[in-house]
Amino acid sequence: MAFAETFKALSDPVRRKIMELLKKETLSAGEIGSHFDMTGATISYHLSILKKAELITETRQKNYIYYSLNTSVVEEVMLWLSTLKGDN
Amino acid sequence: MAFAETFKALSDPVRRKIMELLKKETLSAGEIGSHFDMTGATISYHLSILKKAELITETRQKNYIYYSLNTSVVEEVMLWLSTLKGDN
DNA sequence: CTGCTATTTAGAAAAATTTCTAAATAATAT
DNA sequence: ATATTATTTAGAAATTTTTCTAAATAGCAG
Repeated sequence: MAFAETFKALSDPVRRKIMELLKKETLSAGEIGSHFDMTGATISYHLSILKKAELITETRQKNYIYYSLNTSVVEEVMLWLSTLKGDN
Repeated sequence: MAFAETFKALSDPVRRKIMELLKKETLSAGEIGSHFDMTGATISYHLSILKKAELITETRQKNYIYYSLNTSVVEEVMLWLSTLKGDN
């Protein structure tokens, strides 16, 4: 995991909101997009960044692409943060 | 605390390295700068962003300004991350 | 007060990010 | 095979971020 990518990915409010949506349930790209006032192309761009950071994973079904959280990377970020606090 | 500012602050590698330096000890702006190949003005810019995000605090002594970590904001970030994982 | 050191602020250039439109893929359905 | 729907890719414009140089501020020290 590359912290650079992970933190950059989480630094954008749209992407954090996507993470929160996916916390509740797996969603298709289109369903995610319906929560924002942006084109599908822009949502696709944000999804690609979360994917590169391995914060989400995708699975294809019919002609939909479903996205879900990958909590293990979230955990690694938390570990880095916890070392800042001195608990290690 | 504003997550936007906090995550943005942590999204830059220079600023994360500053956080790691300050994890060990309080340092002056100049001492922090000596770890990077950048002008003091640039370091000052990065410090200002960490300060706005309340990730660090400053105290003045003589004509030095010393910086230290503020771990309570680090903890709030960890809390947000933990809700993603579903532990709450 | 004058000079010296530490740091910040201002303004501009360079680089990276975000967003859009238009076109391309991919998969399904008729 | 053609049409339709879902999504991504490419390229460009707009915005934001990072960095620098030069100038300003702040606090000693002599």
